[in-house]
Amino acid sequence: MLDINYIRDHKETVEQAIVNKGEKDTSIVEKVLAADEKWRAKVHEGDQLRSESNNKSSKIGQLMGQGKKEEAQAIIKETSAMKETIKEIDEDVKALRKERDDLLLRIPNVPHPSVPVGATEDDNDTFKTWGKPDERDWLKPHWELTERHGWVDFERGVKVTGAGFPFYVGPVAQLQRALINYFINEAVKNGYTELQAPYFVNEDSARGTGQIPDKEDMMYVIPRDEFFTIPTAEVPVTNFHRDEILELKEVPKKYVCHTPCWRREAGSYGKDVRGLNRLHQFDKVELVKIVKPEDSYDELESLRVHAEGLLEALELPYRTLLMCTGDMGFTQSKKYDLEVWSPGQKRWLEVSSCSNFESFQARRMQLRYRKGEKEIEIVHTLNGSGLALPRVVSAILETYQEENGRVRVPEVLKPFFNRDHL
RNA sequence: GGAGAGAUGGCUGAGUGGCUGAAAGCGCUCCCCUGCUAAGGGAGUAUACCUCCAACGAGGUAUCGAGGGUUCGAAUCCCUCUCUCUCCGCCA
Repeated sequence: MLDINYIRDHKETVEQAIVNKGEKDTSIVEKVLAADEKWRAKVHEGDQLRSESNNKSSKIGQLMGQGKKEEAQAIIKETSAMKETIKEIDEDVKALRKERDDLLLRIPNVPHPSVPVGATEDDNDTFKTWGKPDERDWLKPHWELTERHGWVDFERGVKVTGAGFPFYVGPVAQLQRALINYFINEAVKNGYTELQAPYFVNEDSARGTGQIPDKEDMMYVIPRDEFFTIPTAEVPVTNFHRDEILELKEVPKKYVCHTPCWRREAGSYGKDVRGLNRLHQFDKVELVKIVKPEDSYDELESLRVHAEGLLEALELPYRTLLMCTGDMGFTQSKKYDLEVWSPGQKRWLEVSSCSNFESFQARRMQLRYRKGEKEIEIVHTLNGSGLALPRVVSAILETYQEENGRVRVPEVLKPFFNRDHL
């Protein structure tokens, strides 16, 4: 969420941000400011009354100590009368606070000035392309290869769980494991701390990173125990430091974490979900950074470069998109998507998304750092995939296939295989 | 799952109704002293919100696991919940 004081001082900026992110109605800004005004007035009223009451109560204590019972009784009468009013005001304060916060949570993050203004994916900037898309026309899509070799078992996945929950078999299971290892090793080399995280989170965590209230339909829910299955490691890892004040020397924090990710993906169909393109469960290696505000845009660039480096090491052509305001989501200030070329499908597949949330997530989860002796400041948070597994597997299978149907092992993964072909 | 104990500031740990936002110790910061080291002396050291102020700052309110209750007044009494620890059971 945004800082209410920021909204007060930058009303037009926030309204413009709402429009740029694709919402027509900006009246929520007026509403939240009005609600805040009402809440503050009520808080003040309550504080003043309580102050008066506290003074009187301590006087009662003194008088009792001196044995002046009658005088004390007189004041008790006064404070008794105040009790009811204070209670009513407290209830009003609570209601007004909730009203304000509910509105506040529905205001999206403000895009960074460098972000192109636009409505749809057509307005994204192609920030960078690397390598040449492989146009050999005999290249098969990955699902033909996996079917021929029995490397991914979709049917048994359906039997055991349902659509979108495949089994990976033999060499492709090994390939995936090798990639996970490789990605984590590279991140650790780059100064990230390896983390293994819970796969379920509670409601506070889901709110902390912004899945609630904006995207709760993407998550699977375990109602009996009030858990959500994680849609990405971003959720547990960013919440790792929720409600903490980090020391200056502890910042930046950089974490790498591999987890399965579960997404309901309601409404997907057709070629989007063919093969490994879109699944309900997939593995991902996630990178999370907690940084000082003044460093967050440099950190975003280094995050992007790191993720791009993984694709380059695998020699997979890709492009990097700078997402426009309308295509980047509620919580981000700036976001890059990395798309790998799928030569068997002749299309780009998103394998990473690197975002700066500025203080939007950190404020929700009260994640701060001690800037100076007295000064405490909200941190900025970032995350990026490094990388999402199934689509990288697809791209590797398709890119490294030979005419006889065999698939070569990428050079950087050879240490994990001790052989040339899957 | 059964039985018991507990939850207080960065940490340890006092505190059973008013003068306790909280003793004491440790840690940390600044200052003083000592030729160095060791030791010693003094001051400071939670967070959120509100009001006033151009600002420095001043004042107020809340917070002793969470929520509710009793009371003029709650860290302290009562209720509910959560979590932690110990023992037993079960278990990769």
